Amino acid sequence: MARKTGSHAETTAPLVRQAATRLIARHGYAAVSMRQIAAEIDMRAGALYLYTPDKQTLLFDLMREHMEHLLDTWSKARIEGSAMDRLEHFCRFHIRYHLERPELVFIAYMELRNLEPENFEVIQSLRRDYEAELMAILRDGNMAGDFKLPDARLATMAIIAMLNGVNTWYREGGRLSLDRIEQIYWTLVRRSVGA
Amino acid sequence: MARKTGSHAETTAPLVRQAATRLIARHGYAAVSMRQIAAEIDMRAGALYLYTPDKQTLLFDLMREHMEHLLDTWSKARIEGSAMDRLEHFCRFHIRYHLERPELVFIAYMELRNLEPENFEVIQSLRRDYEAELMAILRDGNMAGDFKLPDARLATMAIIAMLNGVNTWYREGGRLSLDRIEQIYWTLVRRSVGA
DNA sequence: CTTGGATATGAACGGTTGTTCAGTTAGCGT
DNA sequence: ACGCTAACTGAACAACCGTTCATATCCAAG
Repeated sequence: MARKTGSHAETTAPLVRQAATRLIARHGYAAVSMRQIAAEIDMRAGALYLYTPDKQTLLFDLMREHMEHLLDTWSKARIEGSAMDRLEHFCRFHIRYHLERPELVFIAYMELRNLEPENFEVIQSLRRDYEAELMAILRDGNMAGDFKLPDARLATMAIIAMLNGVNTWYREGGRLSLDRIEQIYWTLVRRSVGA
Repeated sequence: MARKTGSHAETTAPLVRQAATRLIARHGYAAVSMRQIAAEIDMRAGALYLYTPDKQTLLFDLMREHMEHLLDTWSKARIEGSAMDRLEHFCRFHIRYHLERPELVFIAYMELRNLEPENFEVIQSLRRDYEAELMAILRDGNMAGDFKLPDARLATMAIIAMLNGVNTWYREGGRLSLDRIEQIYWTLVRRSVGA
């Protein structure tokens, strides 16, 4: 009786995680059943409850772990230097990181409304933490006179939205290399901050 | 027997449309049942089938009419002039139009994956028509030397994504007026095209 | 006053949902 | 060889799903 003795792993078993990620990204949380997720890894629905207490928690864990990993990775990747250098570094990091895991990125902002209020707040808070990283760079640049932004908060939202947009059109093996895409978007961002 | 004689209205009855729009925007197409939509306007589920042949068509009609109305409105609002003027006009139009109907906008790009392939293609095609309007402006501006864009296609996607982003944070009665928001975003866009 | 079509109901259809749980299987430590 | 336990199944549960249809009501035209 795994359910009684071992309780659930803090992190859902990788196979379940992957199957859920793939299916939810493709069809949406509400449209995917526990039976479908189980079938994806040759199991029956009941077995999933050895790994997650319920469907909602399965979604929430996917999103929370994604956001935490994003913040973690960024905190290790961030650099010191001028606001301009830090902004370029952020833009390139953001594009690369998001293009490497399109399914989780998709889920993390498409399935927000399927989170129960309490879970929603947690994810929103993590998202705000990440946005705060960019906003700090923009404010520093504004104060140093490198940037000429009328509103750092709006510029943060605008830049994030623009960078996130890459995921909507990018397909592997397309006409542009990742480096080239980073470069083009960085050009647009650099100009927009008024540098 | 309305079903036999009158067939369905080309445009779903306004009340049904509104209820469906509100609920689908809030909870998602897959998460909303026909009974819930009916209850929203004090009806029973069966009555909805006097107005739509099925749930999928209800969603599709919402999205199609939204996109067609967007294209219609733009085709009447567009102006002649320099690429710069036309770009500013497009940006302000886009922000205003999208902020005025957040629910339909939300649905039109969150529920794409819930469309059957045939319906999906129709909506995608309308979306491309709209994007082509912006792309034409950018290409004209590039050729006239007003803009200095490395890639008009990417710039189109980037600018659209940035403008769409307004809908994710804007709340009525917020700290910024619509005019001010238009102005700030226009500043960002104007700079990003290298003008 | 009758009639006919538009509008809506309520019950029913087969199927699917998330979740539980008693019972089976497989593999490892002793 | 034995027993323990983690892993999994298959059946069952009540609830809900989209959709159909015979039936009822209402109102305007003849």
